[in-house]
Amino acid sequence: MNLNKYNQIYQEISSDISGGKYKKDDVLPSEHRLVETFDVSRETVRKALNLLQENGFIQKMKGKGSVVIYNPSMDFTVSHLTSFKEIQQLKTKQYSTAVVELKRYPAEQFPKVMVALDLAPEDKVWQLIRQRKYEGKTHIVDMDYFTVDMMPGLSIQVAEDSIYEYIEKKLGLTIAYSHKEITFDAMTEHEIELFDHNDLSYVATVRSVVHLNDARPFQYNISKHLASEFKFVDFSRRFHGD
Amino acid sequence: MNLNKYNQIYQEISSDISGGKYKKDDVLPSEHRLVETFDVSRETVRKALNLLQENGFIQKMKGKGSVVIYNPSMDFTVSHLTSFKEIQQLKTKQYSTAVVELKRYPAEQFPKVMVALDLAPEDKVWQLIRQRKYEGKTHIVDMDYFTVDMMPGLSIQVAEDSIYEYIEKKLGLTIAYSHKEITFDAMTEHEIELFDHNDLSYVATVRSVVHLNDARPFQYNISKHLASEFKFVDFSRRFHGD
DNA sequence: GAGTGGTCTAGACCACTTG
DNA sequence: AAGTGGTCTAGACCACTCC
Repeated sequence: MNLNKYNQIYQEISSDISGGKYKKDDVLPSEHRLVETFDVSRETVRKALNLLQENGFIQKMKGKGSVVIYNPSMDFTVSHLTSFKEIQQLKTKQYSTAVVELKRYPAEQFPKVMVALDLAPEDKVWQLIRQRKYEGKTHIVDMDYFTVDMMPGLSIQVAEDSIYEYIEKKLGLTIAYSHKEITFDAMTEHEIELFDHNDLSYVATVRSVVHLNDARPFQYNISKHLASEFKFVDFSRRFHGD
Repeated sequence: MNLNKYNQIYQEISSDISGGKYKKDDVLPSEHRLVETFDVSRETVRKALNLLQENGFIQKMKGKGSVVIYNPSMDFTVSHLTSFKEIQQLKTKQYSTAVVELKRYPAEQFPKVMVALDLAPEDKVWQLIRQRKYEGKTHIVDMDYFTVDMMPGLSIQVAEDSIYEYIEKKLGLTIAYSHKEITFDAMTEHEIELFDHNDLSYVATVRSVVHLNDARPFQYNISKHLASEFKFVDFSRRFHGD
């Protein structure tokens, strides 16, 4: 898809790192070298390297070079989806999805959703409830809200497959960013039912509002994870700006 | 500190947004305009705008402009520290810090720490345990491990003030990035003591390994938060790279 | 001093949005 | 057609590291 040069360079180097061609603590070829091998300008190489740095593959050091900090084995420590990266990987895991409910409601029914999705009281929203099961046991219960006007064709079919593929491939919309919040809560009665088991009645709650690349709020998601099975992993860089 | 141009522009615009000069859904002046007002080249303006976008202040739209997506009121939804941003803000909150323990151990005593900090079995590490109290109640228990060689002068004094200031101002080291992992766990006996109360015996555990800008691992931190008081907030962008 | 990454410039061409 | 952001270039000067 992405035909620009710095992205191609990013792809090539990041898969070289994931694939083991460059290992942790290796130093990448210098920017000057990369300019030669890829036959592009230096700023283009630098865009690719900055992407690699932001995404936790390398650390650039003035006067030294770009050192690989990524260890492929870290990939497998992630057990459940909470980030976009993991959402994309959902299909590769053995979760089965069961749709519990898919209904239209007036937005005023859910005040928080109404505010988050920037809707009028009489606007219609989809409420979608799904169980994510692993080896027959429900690990995650997802509660989603979408603006009906933006997703006229939502169906149980689609909800059982990938909603994100439907959004991006069929509707031609582009997901851009999200705000997320994680808390720890006791299960409600309804949740105890949905998790159909009762040895531990606590959940990790991930609430998020997902926006498109035109900044429209698109999805309000409440994802309840069995607390004992939940793990959130994150890579972050410190911002030095003063 | 940071004397480069794009950072100054970033600072100016981000504080204009935080301060309410630009409100949510406002459109920033075009890149062309900003080039004129700041008297810099376009790529420099673009670096500042890209920073604003990465940090959740604006969304850039081809053909339209840069729209403000940041709402200052979101700032106050954060209740506890989990990110670098919040660590920097710790001093502005009314936590008091009590040092429970500060001792040297051979690294082999803590195998996970030894691996994470890349140490030999006989290398020495500091173990530091601190309670963070709010209105007399312990909300957070921090367990930290540092390489003694890198922090020869660590003391209870320093541990009660800001360790990060000591690291960056006194030792001249620069924090660059960290890997973080959040889980929810039942309290251990020791933790029940340290939290000196027992209405809810669950904690949110944030484990992180912090690295310097030369990629050396520096700190292994286990931060236990009273589960009922814990909230982690996050802004993230989806990467579109294929 | 040679090599590395960090910042900045002036200009070009393109794709998208809006009238 | 005019205005917007996205990509890319060729070159410059600087700060840092290592020998």
